[in-house]
Amino acid sequence: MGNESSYKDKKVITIGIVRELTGLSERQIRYYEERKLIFPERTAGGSRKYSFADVELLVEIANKIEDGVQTHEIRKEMLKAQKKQNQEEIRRKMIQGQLNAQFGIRKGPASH
Amino acid sequence: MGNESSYKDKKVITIGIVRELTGLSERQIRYYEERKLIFPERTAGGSRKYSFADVELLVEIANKIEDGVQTHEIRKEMLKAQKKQNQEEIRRKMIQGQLNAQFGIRKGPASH
DNA sequence: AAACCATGTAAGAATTCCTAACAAGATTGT
DNA sequence: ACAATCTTGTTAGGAATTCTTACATGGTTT
Repeated sequence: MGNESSYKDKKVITIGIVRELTGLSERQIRYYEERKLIFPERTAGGSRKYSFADVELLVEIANKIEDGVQTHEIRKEMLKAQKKQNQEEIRRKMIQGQLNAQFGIRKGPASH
Repeated sequence: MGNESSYKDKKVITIGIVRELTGLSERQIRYYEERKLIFPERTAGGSRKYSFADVELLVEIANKIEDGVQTHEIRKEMLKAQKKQNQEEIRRKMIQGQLNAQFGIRKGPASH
């Protein structure tokens, strides 16, 4: 539940392909990671792996930087957006909790 | 129209990641290509690039092979399925053509 | 003016990927 | 039964890709 198994978030793209997809240099891509704007996973050997979501985020970052926004600012924006998301998440879960309390605590479909 | 821009079909995954995702050996993955069951793209330097759809197809292929089906047979099945798909495609387009002929040939939304 | 930002570039090592070839057990075809 | 084919592993050597670290530089902030 709440799953999507989506391809979008699976980290499977190496940095060279990301370079092709975004038009950014590998230097830029690694630098944005250094500034904590993006968080690739690693293979056993240490190579970076990105998701399609990462690719899209990188393009957004690059656009902002072109507009003169510093990585520092971009990071603040992202943290703020994240926090808002988390708040919504919490609110939804609390409401769900109330509903469960009112209408039943049964978890499984079977009640022998 | 008819588009999906889907991540699923974009060829962005290198063979090592495909190995991780499928559990197959690189030898197997390349062999199935040799037998014309799968068609990766290539980077400028010659490295293979697969899509998520390819990954899923590889798993299906591997399952059939485990069941004792030969690549030869698998290929025939795939061609047959392909042909059926194409037939459906053609039929749909013919029907669409009839509708257009009956109700109007206008292509663009504007008719000045 | 000093510090910081964003990016390029270079060097050298490690990882990943490539093709080609040989081997071998299992299966298929004659 | 015997030969041919199938599937996979393994090896070898080379090429492509990626890694980190360091230095350089023009632009921007402090």
